[in-house]
Amino acid sequence: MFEVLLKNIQVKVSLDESEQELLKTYFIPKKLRKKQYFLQEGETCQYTAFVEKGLMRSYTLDEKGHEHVIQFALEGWWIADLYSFLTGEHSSYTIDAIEDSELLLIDTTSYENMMQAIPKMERYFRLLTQNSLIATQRRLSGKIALSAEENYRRLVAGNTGIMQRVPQHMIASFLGIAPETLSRIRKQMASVKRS
Amino acid sequence: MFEVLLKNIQVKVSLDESEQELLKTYFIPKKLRKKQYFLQEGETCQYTAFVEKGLMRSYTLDEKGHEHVIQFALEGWWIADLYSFLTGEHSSYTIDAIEDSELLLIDTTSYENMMQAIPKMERYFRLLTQNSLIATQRRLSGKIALSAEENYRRLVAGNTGIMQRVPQHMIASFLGIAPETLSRIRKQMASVKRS
DNA sequence: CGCGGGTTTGATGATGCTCAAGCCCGGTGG
DNA sequence: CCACCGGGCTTGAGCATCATCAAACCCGCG
Repeated sequence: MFEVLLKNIQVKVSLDESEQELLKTYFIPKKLRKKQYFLQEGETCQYTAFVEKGLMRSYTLDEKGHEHVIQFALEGWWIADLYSFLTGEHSSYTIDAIEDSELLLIDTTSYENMMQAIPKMERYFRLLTQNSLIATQRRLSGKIALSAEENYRRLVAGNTGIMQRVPQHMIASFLGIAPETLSRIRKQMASVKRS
Repeated sequence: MFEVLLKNIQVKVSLDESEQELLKTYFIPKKLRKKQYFLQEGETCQYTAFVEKGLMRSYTLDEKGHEHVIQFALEGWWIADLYSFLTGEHSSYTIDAIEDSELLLIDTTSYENMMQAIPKMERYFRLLTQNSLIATQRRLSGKIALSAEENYRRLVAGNTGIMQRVPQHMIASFLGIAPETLSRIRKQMASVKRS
């Protein structure tokens, strides 16, 4: 159950046997079936989730009821509404499972206690958050400076795992474009490649 | 010289007198005149900068030579190309001063040494990066889900400091819209308010 | 006083959205 | 086993938003 998490942590900091055992005590395992909610808009995000297996997503709903995917998380990724998790405010995001998934949950107090007990985890989360920030900034700058097609190319180039497992309309939503537009971009790219 | 930095740190973690003194030794003070570069595209980002005074920005140039502002940083904010700073790769961002500014610089090795010597700083940077991530995600989801006008309203509501001190075309660039578009949005908003 | 950067205004065009219909395919029930 | 249903992808036509280009304007500063 903890293999992926422990391996993921070892890449950034090294925990000894006893620290690993201690670490496990802070988490609650949880399984979700495809389409099940992990967090619904308006609730408070009580847990941060590590994905041991499966595929999750977070998204917002706009006033027209359209979904806008903020993040995908497959094995080895964390997912939560950080803002709601840290402040206790209501969340404006929804998180659900795209595939049957196995999660490891940690709540706010366990989160803090864990840092206290295993200071190396402070470092782990700093590095993790740093990487997340870099990726998010890159995505933002792409969204600001590049065309829909270029953003799609960038996504294909970098995230083959997600591309294979996520339905196309969610990819479109993630890119911030209409599903029809993505369909046309793909058609266009295929015809260019052929010639 | 260190007042703003120390105060900023105290909000998140508390350092005693000796830690504060030690902390100062890792930084290099630097003054920049308006329009001076801190980092140019293609260089490696050797330092992360804390803004003690003044106003900085980072931006990318697209193939047409248009600037796209990624971030503003006024007193109490950090600025750098994190990716380049951490990996040593060439930067694709440019950073310069919008106003005369006073910075505190720290390089990669000092950064690591500082964490080693003052573990609380690990926590400080984790919290800092977390907040940055939350803000960036919010901006991204706005850019994906909202109209240009709504994004502008959100910016006005949240960042009065920046609005006062940054020329309008840079605000437009930050929002990812053309300066003409922002001008029209403002005109439109003003006329609605009046009626 | 005139120059120049920044902002505004107008006309035009591109990119991507919306709405509507058709298609493809996998799953389900008769 | 097949027919039907439904979701997701595609295609088309018209439209909205925002970008581009060009010109005028405004105002602070040398």
